[in-house]
Amino acid sequence: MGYQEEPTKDQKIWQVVMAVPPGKVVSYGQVADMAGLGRQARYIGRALGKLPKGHSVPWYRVIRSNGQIAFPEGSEIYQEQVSRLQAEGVEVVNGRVAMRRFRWQ
DNA sequence: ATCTTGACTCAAT
DNA sequence: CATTGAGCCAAGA
Repeated sequence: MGYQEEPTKDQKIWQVVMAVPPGKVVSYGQVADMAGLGRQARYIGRALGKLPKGHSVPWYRVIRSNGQIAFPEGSEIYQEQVSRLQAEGVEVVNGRVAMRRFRWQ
């Protein structure tokens, strides 16, 4: 079997997302950057979609660069993201997060 | 192998 | 504010 001592792209992404503190949010693009993936913002969403069942990755703290939730408004997943964010004190108005984004630094 | 999609982003219009 | 186009690239069909 092939060794894979180094974390895979997905694992790096999850690790980066786990480093986002409660009450703060980051954009897909920022996560891509932090994980060393450059402009592969679209890969982030794909990786988060692969999260295993019992994970503890705060996927809901990842939003679009313009502050919007990346799911269709009204969908179940959308609602879950909004309520999880609000539970941490993040203000969400009209599908958009009205709070300063978390910065790596 | 080709074509389409998509939890994206940015600049230009 | 909305639309468009280009850049990016892994999954699916």
